[in-house]
Amino acid sequence: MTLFERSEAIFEDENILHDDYQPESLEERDEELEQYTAYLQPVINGSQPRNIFLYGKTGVGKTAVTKYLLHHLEEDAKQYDDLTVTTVYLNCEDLTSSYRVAVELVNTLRDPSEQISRTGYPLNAVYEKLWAELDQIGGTVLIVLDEVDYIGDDDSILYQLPRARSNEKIEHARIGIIGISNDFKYREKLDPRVEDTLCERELHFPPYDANELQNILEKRAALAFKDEILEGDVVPLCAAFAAQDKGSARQGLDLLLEAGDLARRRNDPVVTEDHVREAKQLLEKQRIEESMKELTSHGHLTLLAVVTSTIADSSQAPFQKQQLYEQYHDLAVATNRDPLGGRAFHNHLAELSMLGILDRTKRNEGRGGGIYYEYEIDVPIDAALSTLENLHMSGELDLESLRQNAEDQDFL
DNA sequence: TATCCACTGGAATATGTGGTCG
DNA sequence: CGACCACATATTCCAGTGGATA
Repeated sequence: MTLFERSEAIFEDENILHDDYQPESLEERDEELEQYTAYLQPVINGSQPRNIFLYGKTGVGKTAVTKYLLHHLEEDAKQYDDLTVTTVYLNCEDLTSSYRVAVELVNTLRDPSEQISRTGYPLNAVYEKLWAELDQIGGTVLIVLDEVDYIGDDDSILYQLPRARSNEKIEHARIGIIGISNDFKYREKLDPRVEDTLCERELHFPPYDANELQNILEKRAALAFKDEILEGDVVPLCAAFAAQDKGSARQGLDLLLEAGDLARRRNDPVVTEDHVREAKQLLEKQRIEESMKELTSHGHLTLLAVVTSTIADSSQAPFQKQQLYEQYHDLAVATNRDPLGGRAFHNHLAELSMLGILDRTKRNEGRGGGIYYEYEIDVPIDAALSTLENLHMSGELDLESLRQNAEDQDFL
């Protein structure tokens, strides 16, 4: 019996479809590129850089254009002896406070052997360390804060960084900030003083339309796949899916990659439309499983409460908070956990709804009824169940008989 | 039109964890 | 060790909410 067999060669180089791939040239972003270059011109002239704020939905090229330009900027700066340009890129998606951002900046600038921890220091102590690091680098330092909106209400770092030099915290470095956000409303939430400085220059990235997407995907696909591998409608279909959803190139590329991978696993000689459709479902499922894994154990129990209630009596769905709370309470006791109070439970339900795992409908029954939400599971029960089974609670709870029960009732 | 229900969701406060520093 | 720091999660408290109904 043959265990291993070489699969059909589908990809020329699949890395070209990955998130971190840097293309040689950028498609469909000429205007933005030109404007952006102009904004960065002061850096080459050796004067104080302007702060730049970029906004636009996910996957419209903000990060790609930034990395592309900064790379060139660093290279081109080398021809001038009196100019040193350093760029620092930081994604703030896990950094929910100015403190965290400051710590992370210090750590990216420092040698791996001298990292500092995420808590423990007073805020000012961290800033002091940061100024010291920046001063040591000197020259022009451009700091890219991707997804700045994740920093939240505490924007002191956005206030401190641009002013560090004029406040005489640092002497040798000129700091420029490039903030990237997919939420334009974020700007309005900023402290006015911060808004003034951070948004000195701003650049909007509109979503791609289906044609632009198709062009982008075609360019990449030509490099990533071997010739004659993609059936004619594959790229347009990926482009169409991505365009109707968010106009995100990222999404289209993910789709292409997954479809190709699917064909390879199946040992199919070409990539077809069906692969794309299947890839789309697979990616969506993965997204949801990802977010379910991230939850705390009480989050899982909350989800399980909804699942259990649904299986026990689906004719009752959707459910009201009190009913779910009782179910949750029993599950918590059964697993030797202190059940949370009602308010905290309510928050978990709200979070699950935000993630798209639960569906929430507001109801108002008026006098005698009042205002409340009704919750219903919004992912396949099978998916929820198997994710929960893979988590720590297996063994503590009899999920198997629950699954059996669900099967009997044709839920799966 | 005033009332009333069943929550909702904001805010202040507490608890617990993981850290620094002298 | 004890004082102090940041932060995620919970708890406690409570002022709304808003449409069907008396």
